[in-house]
This record gives sequence, structure tokens and C-alpha cells, in this order.
Amino acid sequence: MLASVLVEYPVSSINKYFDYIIADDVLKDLKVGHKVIVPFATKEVEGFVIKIHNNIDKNISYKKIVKIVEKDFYLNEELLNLGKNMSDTLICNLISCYQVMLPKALKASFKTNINRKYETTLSLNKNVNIDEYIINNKRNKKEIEILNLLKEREYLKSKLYSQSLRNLITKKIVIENKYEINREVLYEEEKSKNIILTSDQKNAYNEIINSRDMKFLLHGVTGSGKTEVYIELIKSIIKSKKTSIVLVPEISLTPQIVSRFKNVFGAKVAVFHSALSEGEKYDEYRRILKGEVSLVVGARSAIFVPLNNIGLIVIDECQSSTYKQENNPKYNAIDIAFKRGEYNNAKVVLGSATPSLEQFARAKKNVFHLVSLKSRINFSNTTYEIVNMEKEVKKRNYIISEKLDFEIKSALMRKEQVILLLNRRGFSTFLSCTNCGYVYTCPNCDISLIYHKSSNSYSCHYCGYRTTKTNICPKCNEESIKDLGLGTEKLESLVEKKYNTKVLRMDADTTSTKNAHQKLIKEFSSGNYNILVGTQMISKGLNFENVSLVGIINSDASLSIPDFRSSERTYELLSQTSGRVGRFDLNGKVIIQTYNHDNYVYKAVIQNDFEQFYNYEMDIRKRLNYPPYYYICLLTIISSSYEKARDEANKVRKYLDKNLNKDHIILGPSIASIFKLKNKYRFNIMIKYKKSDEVIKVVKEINSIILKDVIIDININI
DNA sequence: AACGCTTATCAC
DNA sequence: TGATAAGCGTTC
Repeated sequence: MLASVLVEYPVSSINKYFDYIIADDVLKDLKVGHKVIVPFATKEVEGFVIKIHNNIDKNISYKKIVKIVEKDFYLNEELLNLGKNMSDTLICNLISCYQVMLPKALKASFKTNINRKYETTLSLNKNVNIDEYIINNKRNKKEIEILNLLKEREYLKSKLYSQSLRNLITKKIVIENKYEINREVLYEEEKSKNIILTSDQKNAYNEIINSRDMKFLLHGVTGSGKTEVYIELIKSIIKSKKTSIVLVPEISLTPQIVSRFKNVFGAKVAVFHSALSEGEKYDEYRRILKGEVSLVVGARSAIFVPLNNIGLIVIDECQSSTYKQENNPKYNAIDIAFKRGEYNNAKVVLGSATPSLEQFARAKKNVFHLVSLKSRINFSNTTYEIVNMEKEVKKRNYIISEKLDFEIKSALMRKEQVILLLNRRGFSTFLSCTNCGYVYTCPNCDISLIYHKSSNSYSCHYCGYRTTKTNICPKCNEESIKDLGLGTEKLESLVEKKYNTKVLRMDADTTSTKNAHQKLIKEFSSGNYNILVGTQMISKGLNFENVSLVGIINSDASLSIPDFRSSERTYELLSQTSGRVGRFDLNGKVIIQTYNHDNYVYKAVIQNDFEQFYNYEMDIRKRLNYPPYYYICLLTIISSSYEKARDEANKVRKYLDKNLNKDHIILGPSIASIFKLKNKYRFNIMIKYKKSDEVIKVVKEINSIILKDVIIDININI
């Protein structure tokens, strides 16, 4: 027999099967989906068995499979088909689709050892008369001490480890029992709070459970208690002996939410998030394989867990862009959820206070069954105010307006806490020479460098380039580099001085170490700090009882990003951030500073009116042929040579014009928004389309028409 | 991706 | 003429 093996090199030139002979001793265990080691050219590599067959080609001299990597691990039929489908629709290598499904410990490319964890306990050898041994070895006090302990009960080897113990083991007086253990994911236990659903939640639950529909959008304002509905749904799924997956954006996958599920479902839950070590992830994965798990809670890649008999998939905060993977395979976990839902006949529930336009549009067209949660639980009054910064600038208030200043002062006086949101990290946002006007840019990218005071360096947020701070202009050699613009670091020190109070900063720079995110949240909620300054990472999911004021310093930054989704993202950011106040007894205030006060986004935000925003934005999308009216495929042509990138991009455009029919709108090539990145030049071509089949067929062939050293990045359905 | 094999390039 | 670099094609 032969096995078709997909070798674990994610390269397009070997994105195909190689056949190997299956020796009899391997054949008895081998399953399709198993991982195997095979000789490949001069080396041995890992690969997946895709097919077992008997079509022998006499012209090929076959090699033999060396061995199965792990007998109890194989990709099941569902996942094998899913990977195939991903590779076809996303236009990427098949092997990378399988790799993305696995924890790192099962990937060949991950060379450090992630082993199973074992524990060794000790017990006495029952065939030896211990008392007799003790009498004969009276002088050996240490040994006798150990033996007396072991008479009572078993001990861990690590607890009693000594030379005497080693002697006892070699003499076979004491026996070692080695067994495998799981690394445990710790969580905080809650005093069992019996959840009683509100009538609103009960209705939502019933509507989902009793409906024959399979796809739902649970639209509930911030704080309307979606999680309780999820938990109730999962309970009923477990009762019917089925399993569930809950996806959460990484950022909101905090210990709070984890312990919430753990407290209800106990050992039946497996958790996947970035704070776990690879070993812990591996153990959680194997618990699923063993069938010990009926609920998986995790971020994006948890959608691929090998659960059988799935009855429910929940995607919380479904508007989040983190469900789309940025690098290959560029899958969207929500699309995968629907695929797995269909295969398993499972209900898929998207939940959000601010669903994406595409999602809400589908709900309106009854592609998704819309379920609304309207009433907020335990919410007090929140008032909104828009501050026109154009007027403030005339009063020389560049950063904090009169109104915000007043509110901060009164909140601090009442001993309440304040959150200030600024969506730019670093100290300053650009560096410029006051003498010659030179702007300090990254040598590898077409991006201005950002000054970080804490590390005293200039750094590029795109390629990671760093250089130490200097005031000398590299162009005119004058000592006249000035840092301009406002970042979280500068805001932190400014606010600290202005209000003479303790300020905590939370952004990618202060949360890069393990569990730092969690520590900072604890610090702030314990009341050690009065003001929290942060980027968008503070906008989601955090609940602080004592926060009564949220100030959004420069909401225009997010609005002016050149992307058709910038209004939508701004609406989401603002309404999510507003949800940080008034969650408990305190009345909340939200102050939004902007230079575009008459923009429709603000009007919808202060009225908390998603539908108003939706209608306005949909009208724009329709006029400009953007999603949900058209799908978008973005091609990026990348080369270290400017001319090559430009010429190949033009070539691609001509090819598309020739092969795609007139229903497609093709734009470009245009210079990418970051034209030069990591020393490579980038051109974009955008295809707007209604049906994906033809686009996929045509785009798939692009690789064969362009130069081999030019990279084409394909992003279908962005 | 990684390796071996063929072919181009250059100093002498 | 050899020695090294660059390009190319193969991997069951």
C-alpha cells in the first residue's frame, strides 16, 4: 500500500503529495490524517497522510514511511476537508492550513521540546519485607526515615529526592510509578453565584433554542448580559451530549471570563489563550482528543479544536477584526465557524453590541436570525458630550479641553477614577528638524519614527527598527530635532503633572510581558491609581466599579485612517469605550474631543443609536461599491526593486482585465498605504466582486504569470 | 526549504 | 584552468 503524504514545508513548489510505501508494521496502525516521518530528498521531514491507496506508478522508486509521530493524534475527516477547502478558497498552501489548526507542540517547525509532563510517585515493593530490611539496616537513618514515610502513603519522587532514595530504588525496595499528568490551567474560584436570567435574556435564549434556524446574530447593547445567555445555551447543549466552542477576542480573554466558564462547567472546559505556555496548550489539546472536554473557550485559532459532535459555536464581539488572521492562511474564524456549523449541524451565534455592517445587513436580510437584547442590567445614567477642539485650540487647549479638565478635576475630587483613551502609543508621533524640516523616517519603511521616552529610543512600529535618541538632524547636522504629536507616554506624564496624581498607562509597550495586562487591570481596580491612560486595548471588556468619567482625547485619529471601515471602527471604539462607565452605581460621563464635531459618527454615538449609524453608513457603502454590496479582494505586489514591483503590478492588472468579466470592478495598481515596508516596495490592486468563484479561479493563476522573485500577497474577502 | 548539479564569471 | 558564485531543478 501507498500513502500520499503532504510534507511540512510551507512552500508553493512542494504544495503537492508525495507517495510512500507503508510497511506492514506501520499499516496496522496508520490512519488518514496521521502525522508521519518520511525521508524527503536528503533529509527526514514530517508530513500528514492525506490518502491511503494502491495506485503504483512503475516509474517512481518509492521510499518507506519511517514512523508515525503520535499514534493517538490524527486530523479527522472534518478537519482534513476543512483544510482543503481553506486552501482552495483562500489561495494558500494546503500544509499551512493544517499547521494553523494545531498547537505549536505538534508542528514540525517548532523545534524546542514540548514534552508530555510526567509525575513519579513512590511506593514500597510489596514483595519485600520492609520491617526486616529496617532491622538489618539500622545504621542507615535516612533510608529508614523514607521507608517509614512510605509505609503511610505514596509520595512524589521530587519530594523525597536524595541519595538514600536512589539506593532504595536501585535495590528495588522502593518502586517508581511514572504516569502522565496534565498541566492545569489555573483560575479564580467564584462564590457560586446562581445566575437568574432576566426576562429579556430568557426570551433570547428561548428564541435561539426553539428556532429551526442555525445562524443567529445576538445584538445586545453593552452590559445587556450576553454571556449569561451563552452559558444557558451551553448548558442545554451539554445536556444533549453535544459540545460547544466559544470564541472571544484575545484581548477580552481575561481570567475573569475564563473563571466564569470554569466555575460553571468545571473540568469540562478547555481554554486557549496567549497567556498559556505551549506545554499547557498541548495538554489542553490532548484533553480534547481524549474526549474529556465539552466546551472550548479560546481566541481565533480555537475554532479548529478537534471536538466531535459540536452543537453550538458562539462568537462573542463578532465585529472584532481579530477573527481574521493577517498572515497566511488569511482565514476568518467566523467563516470557519459557519463551515463547522454546517458539518456538525450546530447552531452558530454571533454576539455583539456593535456588529459589523456586513453582519447586521445579513441579519436584516434574514441570513442570520436577529435576536435583540435591549435592556441593560444594573446600568446607571451615562451622559455624552462632544467637544469641538477647533474652538479649544483658540483657547490654547491643545490636548485637554476646558470641559474635560473640569470633569477630571471634579471626578478626582469625588475620589472617582478616570479613563483617558488615546489611540497612539509612544511619546511623540513624529520627529522633525526645526532647522531644515527633515522628518525622521525609518530606513526600512516609509513611516516616520516614534519617540519612546521609556526606552529613550526612536522606533518604527512596523518593522521594529530602533535607534537611540539623538537631537542631531541627520540631514543638516543641526541639533534641532523636535518631537511633535501626542502619544500615550506623553499624555501620561502630562496628566501626571497637571493633576498631581497617580497615572497608570496601558498600551502595547506596558503589556508586552506575560500577564502584564492582567496585573495592570488589577492595579487600577484596586484603586492605587486615579487615572488610566491607554490605547484601544482599554476600550473592551474592562469593568471598573469606580470609574465615572471616560475622556477620548483624539477621536479623529481613528476616523482619518484611509480605510473604508474607519467610520465603522470609530463608532465601535467610541461606543465600546463609553461602555466602560456607568456599569455599576455611579453615573457616568463620556467626553469625546474631536476636530470633526459634525461628523455623523458622533451623532449616532451620543444617541447610542446603532441603526442610525447603520443606515447612514450603508448608504455610503452602496454609493462607493464597498462591502456588504461588494466583496473585496486585495492583491499586494511586493519586491525589493521598485521597478519590478511597479512593472509586475501593471502586468497583473492587464491579466485581470483580460480574464475577469465586466461585473468586476478593478482598481489600481496604486501605491500601498505603507509604500515601503521592511525594505520592500508595495503596490495594491483591489478587486470588487459579487461572486467569489471566478475571482478565485483567476487570482490562483497569478503566481504563474509574474516573476519568481516578486511576492504576491492575496487577501480574499478582506 | 534544502540540497546537489550545472553553468556563468573572474583572476591568473 | 581552476575556483567560486549564481541559477536551476528535484524531492515519492
